[in-house]
Amino acid sequence: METLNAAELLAALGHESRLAIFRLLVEAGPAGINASAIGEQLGMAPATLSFHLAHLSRVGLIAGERESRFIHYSANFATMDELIAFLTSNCCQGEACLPKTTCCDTTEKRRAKIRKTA
Amino acid sequence: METLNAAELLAALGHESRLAIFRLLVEAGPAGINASAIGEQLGMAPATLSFHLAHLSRVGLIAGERESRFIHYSANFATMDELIAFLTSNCCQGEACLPKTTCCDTTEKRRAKIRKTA
DNA sequence: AATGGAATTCAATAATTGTTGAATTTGTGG
DNA sequence: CCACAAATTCAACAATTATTGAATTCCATT
Repeated sequence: METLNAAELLAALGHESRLAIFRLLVEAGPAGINASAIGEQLGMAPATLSFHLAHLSRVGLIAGERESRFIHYSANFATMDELIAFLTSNCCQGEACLPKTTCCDTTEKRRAKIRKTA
Repeated sequence: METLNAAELLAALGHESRLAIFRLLVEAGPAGINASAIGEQLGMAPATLSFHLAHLSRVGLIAGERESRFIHYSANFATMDELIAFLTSNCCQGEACLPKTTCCDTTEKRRAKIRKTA
């Protein structure tokens, strides 16, 4: 992932309403929930909600699928995974990191392990 | 960490220049590097750089320490750790997560392990 | 104390982003 | 086909954020 792309994802999550929406969807899991349910839980006006959902969709953090009159939104876990991999890459090499910080076992690193095993 | 606080951190990182600064400091490690060196590497005007450094400092993602005429900036790994813990919390419970996504072993989770052991 | 370099602060402006009422699209059931 | 409900789009406005030249502060050296 490049810096520009990562910045877009972070900026999308860097707004209280959008982060709340995203966290709701992360906890809801792949099944997702529909837009009006999100609006009710977070007390957001429909137009405002649509604006933020569109933003999160555009950058690929969530996806919406029509189901009759409703649209179910769900989090894109793979994208978040890549984002965390980007943030933590090279953060633990040598003595650089504080002992408190442990590296994440992200997709990227798991693939490296698999390559070693194979 | 609360949603509001996390959103502040994410918004701070959600700008191409600030993310580039932060990544530079993450890779530089606790020793840090001084402001003018950052400016040179990223080709940023001094005033613009100061603006972004102040922003990152204000939210606690980096810290600056004066050393003679220079100010050495370094990343705050603990803050980033907490941020990742927030983003990934409850992301892997039950069948909710896609198999591709592995949870991070952040400070919070490590403490939980230690509590179990003790 | 005077010079010069590192870094910040200030101030004015430019650009982007967020909010929301109203209108519109899309789909369901009467 | 009509009425209604879910969701989006539009348009106008409000609010925030970013950029940068100029002035300022802080410190070391002479």
